[in-house]
Amino acid sequence: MSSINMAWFDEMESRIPRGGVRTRFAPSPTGYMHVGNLRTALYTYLIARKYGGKFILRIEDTDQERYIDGAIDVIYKTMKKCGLAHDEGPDIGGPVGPYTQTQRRDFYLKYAELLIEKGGAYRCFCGRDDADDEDPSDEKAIKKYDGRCSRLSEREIEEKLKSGAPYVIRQKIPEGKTTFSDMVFGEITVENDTLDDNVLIKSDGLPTYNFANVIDDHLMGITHVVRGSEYLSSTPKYNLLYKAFGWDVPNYIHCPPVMRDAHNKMSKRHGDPSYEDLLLLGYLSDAIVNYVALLGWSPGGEREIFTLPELVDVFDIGGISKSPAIFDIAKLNYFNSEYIRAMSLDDFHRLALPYIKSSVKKCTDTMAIAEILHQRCEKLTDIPDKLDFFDRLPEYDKSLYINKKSKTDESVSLKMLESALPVLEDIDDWTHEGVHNALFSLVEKLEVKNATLLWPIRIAVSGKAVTPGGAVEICHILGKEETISRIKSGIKKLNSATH
RNA sequence: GGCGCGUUGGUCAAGAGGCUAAGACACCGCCCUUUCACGGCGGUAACACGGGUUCGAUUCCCGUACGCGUCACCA
Repeated sequence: MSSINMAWFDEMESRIPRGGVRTRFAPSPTGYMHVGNLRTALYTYLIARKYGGKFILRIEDTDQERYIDGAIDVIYKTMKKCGLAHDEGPDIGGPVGPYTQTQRRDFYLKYAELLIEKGGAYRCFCGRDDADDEDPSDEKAIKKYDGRCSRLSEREIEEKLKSGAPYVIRQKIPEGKTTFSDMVFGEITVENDTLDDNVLIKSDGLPTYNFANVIDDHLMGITHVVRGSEYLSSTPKYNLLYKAFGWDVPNYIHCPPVMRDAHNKMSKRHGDPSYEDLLLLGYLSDAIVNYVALLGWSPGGEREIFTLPELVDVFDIGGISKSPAIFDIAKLNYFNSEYIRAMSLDDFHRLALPYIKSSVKKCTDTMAIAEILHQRCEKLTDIPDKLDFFDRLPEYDKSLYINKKSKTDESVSLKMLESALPVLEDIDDWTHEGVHNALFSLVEKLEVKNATLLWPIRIAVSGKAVTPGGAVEICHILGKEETISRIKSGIKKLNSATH
């Protein structure tokens, strides 16, 4: 029975890198990146970089049911776009490959058998879920496996095996209590009798997630296990596994969840945006990463804006919070506008161009448009609506001409437009400066507030109360002909409306 | 139900026995301004509750409440 080939295990062990931090991000290929996942990946990356260690990408694709075509590509693309470059992974290899779980399936059974030898596991021949109470309505039922197969004699096992009875391999939970230490939650102790003899190897010979994880983390030399706090409860079982093998236990860093509201995690099901969705919604990757870093972690000071390298610098495991954080899109908006404003005009122009073009076809000076947009844009997808008046003057109500602060009403506005018309017609040099000078000298001549003249002009040329840029910018971009035509129609509108 | 974890303003959060309990977002007001935005100034708003320990608790301990997680041959 002891057909265990120790040489093979020695070989596996000898591949494990020693000394130095190694972290891993181990997503399942589901086709998109949750915000919570992204944050876990980010923290995992930051810890590796912070301590000059290695950041490893491992694909946990053992669930064939949920396999989605192209999902692995999404992971690569997302990581790359976020700047979370891995040092080892399925695509680039490394010393402890393969890095895809389906390609490691042989390892797990061997280690499970080793564990049986070591007394940390046993074969269980009980059928699948032959629990007494299969009534699901009995919500509070505690169905704990009673561990009867762990008491089988050598001979009984022999016989069952010979008869070809199907079996699973279960973890043998010893008596006593288990204490483990988490870098976020501190020391946690549980009584072992609250732990179940979990299945390690399923009857089909494939490992359960819990087992595969421990084996892989060990064989890959992972020193810091970063994962969601939903694993806190099962960590004692992992610890017992490490102990049964005689392996060093890694450092644990359990992260609280990212919530959509006080009660629910962010989820695709509830329509919450994934990382990809946020991109589509017009958010910048850097802004998303920065914001997400601050959900459940605080650098302690007052600063909030950090680039990725800066995050590496200031990141501190002690700053990770124990309680969940609610994702607040309004705050993301703020980060996004900060990032947009911090960009150079050229960069912004390049980024905004498709959005500008989707709404403005007639004006060609996209740079001038980008310029008025630049400092007042929360997200890229807001752009088309802000610019829709350029191609076509919208229907508008003449009441827009009334503005207290500018001291305008309909009749004042009419006067302003009538005086502006010949001045505008007279401009040969239709540049921003040319329009500006002409209009401001008219202001002086009329002895009115700037706004008294400029408000009605802006309304006439845009038809909107709120526009990016002021009257001068809009007139300039619109061009002479279009500007004059819109002023004329404004005059007409006001004339027909006199009471 | 057992076990585990959590609880500072609407949200993110600092704080770590003695503070007028930071800061940011959002909101409101004022200023600036050619609208909005930006910027500047100011404002509303919080330690879940009850017991201890202590000269003194947001901070330490114990309960209670509420919430979350977990108890799969899913990851």
